[in-house]
Amino acid sequence: MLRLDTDLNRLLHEPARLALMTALSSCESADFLFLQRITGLTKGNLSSHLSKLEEAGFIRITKQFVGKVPNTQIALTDSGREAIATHWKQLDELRSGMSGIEGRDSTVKN
Amino acid sequence: MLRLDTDLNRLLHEPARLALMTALSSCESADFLFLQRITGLTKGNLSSHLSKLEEAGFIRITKQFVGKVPNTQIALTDSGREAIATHWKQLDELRSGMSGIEGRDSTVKN
DNA sequence: GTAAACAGGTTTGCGTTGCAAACCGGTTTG
DNA sequence: CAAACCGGTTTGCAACGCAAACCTGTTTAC
Repeated sequence: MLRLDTDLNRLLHEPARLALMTALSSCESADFLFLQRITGLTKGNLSSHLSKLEEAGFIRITKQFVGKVPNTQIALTDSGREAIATHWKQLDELRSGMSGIEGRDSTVKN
Repeated sequence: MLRLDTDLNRLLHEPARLALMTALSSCESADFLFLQRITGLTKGNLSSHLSKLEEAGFIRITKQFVGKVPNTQIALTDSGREAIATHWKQLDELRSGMSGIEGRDSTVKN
């Protein structure tokens, strides 16, 4: 049986983070403002989403100076790359699994 | 540009409701216990998810008696059928849109 | 006949989110 | 010197999801 909670990673399911992780999975790394542009998030919220992804070990955040200007680069970790791939796979499975419904009788007990 | 909030319907994005709506989209109607079985939700939470979907006009809930036993049938409305199809389409678009990233420079202003 | 389980919920309480908005220190531009 | 920009942190609030408790009535088991 499908286990919604254990199967679907809530952290990755959030639209903003889903977009971020998917974008990151198709490039080596991206900088803060680039990610802000493609997601439309405010700096504050982008920052907090990135922090959560970093805490989860899905991304690596590298701060550097370009001349004197601070610049923040974000890249997926191996774990993050695997997690986002898995998440999309599970969404596909949910979709196909829920589409092939055989019966509509019930056999649940309280 | 992608607008996360306007594009992705939060109501439908919730895993439990995504599963419910997807299941319902492949059958005429289903009863309460059947939906509980395939989602693994508790009665209480299934009930509240269904209420939200009903308030949004995505499903129609029909209560009847089978003999003396109460029985609850749930079916998608036209609006619901369209909404779930659209939602999956938008997820597909997010995935493909975020995968074809051209540059990683930034041009956002504060 | 009475206790237990079942159908189908509602209500309550709680911890977690996501978001906007305010604030911040430093830098570059005009 | 002021304004805008870079890259955030912090705060406050409303909404959410969930488990658990509770409910009315029905059916089954002993």
